[in-house]
Amino acid sequence: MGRGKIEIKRIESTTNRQVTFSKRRSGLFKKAKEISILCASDVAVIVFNSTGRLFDFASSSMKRILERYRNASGRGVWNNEYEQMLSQFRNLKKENEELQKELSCVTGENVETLAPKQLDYLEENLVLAAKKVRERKTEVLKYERRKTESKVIGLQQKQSILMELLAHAENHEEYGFTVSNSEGQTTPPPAFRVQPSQPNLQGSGH
Amino acid sequence: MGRGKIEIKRIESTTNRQVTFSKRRSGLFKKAKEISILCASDVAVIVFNSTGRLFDFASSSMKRILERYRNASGRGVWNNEYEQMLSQFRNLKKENEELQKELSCVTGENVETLAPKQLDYLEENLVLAAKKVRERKTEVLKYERRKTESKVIGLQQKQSILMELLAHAENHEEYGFTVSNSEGQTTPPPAFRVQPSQPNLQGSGH
DNA sequence: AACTATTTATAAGG
DNA sequence: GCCTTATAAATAGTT
Repeated sequence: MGRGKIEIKRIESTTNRQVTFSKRRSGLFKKAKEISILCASDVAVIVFNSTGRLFDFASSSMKRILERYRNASGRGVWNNEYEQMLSQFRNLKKENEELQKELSCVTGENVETLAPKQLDYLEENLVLAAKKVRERKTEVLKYERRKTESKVIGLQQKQSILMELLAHAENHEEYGFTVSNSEGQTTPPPAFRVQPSQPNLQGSGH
Repeated sequence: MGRGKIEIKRIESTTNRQVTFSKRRSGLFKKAKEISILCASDVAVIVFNSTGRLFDFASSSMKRILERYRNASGRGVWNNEYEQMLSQFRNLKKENEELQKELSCVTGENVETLAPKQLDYLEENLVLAAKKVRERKTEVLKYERRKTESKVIGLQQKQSILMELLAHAENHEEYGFTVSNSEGQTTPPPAFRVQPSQPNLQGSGH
């Protein structure tokens, strides 16, 4: 329909293609609207032009039409995303409920629903778990102790180095005063006294 | 376009409407196909007639076009079902992972990741739970015992009734034989002997 | 974007 | 549904 007949095949001229697209798109949407009114039907048209731009027409709500389509088309179209996720969703939900139940049993909350054998099994597991936790606690304590010990050793080393330095300094009499402790050793003045920086480390090591 | 001009409004005659629907539907699909070829575009048309029957056309895969539509249309159309479910899905997954972690801690599996205070707390809970389970076990045992006892009582009652009946029958000499037990009581013939139907109940009650 | 010659779609009827 | 045909509508090429 036009000045000349055209073959139905891709229009190579970009401008020509765009012009034809515009004309025919409005024609298509007009026809869609007409059939929806004349025949009391629900119509949706979705078009992507060659540059990927979207154009659409819907005689009512596009959302409703597409949902209706989903229901009517045997769902095959949706398997990839929607349906698959739906089933995964259901599985997760089930799994979740079971986990919560299990957890509540383990906490001793939901214990009324268990059979005698399950109770035996559960008690055994709880005792075992408590044992494991106790072992872990011991391990942690040991580790902490080792850490503290090495700290103490480090501090002691620092202290002796400092004292040596101080003794050296005294020999050169660069300081005007010294303090002798009960063991006859010299110690630096109070401002330099080496002492544990963390009060809670005192008394450790036994 | 036809023998006469028609107004674009709902066609009241059912048959006429159906005929027009058929003609215009094929026209619409033809136009859709033409624009898709001429203009190298992707087109989908979805139509529901007035009785709810679905007709559709897609220049390529309907599935692909609708997914493309979902991406291009700003997702607003999908919020109601798809997007909402997606976020719920993510939440569930997170929740699930946390539950599993929690559960593995409680089983004493994942105990290495816990801080000393958490270990204390966990041990306390485990011991408490074990106690609860033990209490429940006692409860169950008591209940089972009561059940067994009442069964025994019931059986004893039945037995005494049967024996009474038998004694009565003997007095009227309707049976040709009786058996005396060591306590001098009469008992029915073997076929009528009352005995527990469940072997595992024997010896219970202590 | 408007024009218009021509093709195409289709309303009415068989 | 399919065919025919008169006519309305769409649109290709042009300006």
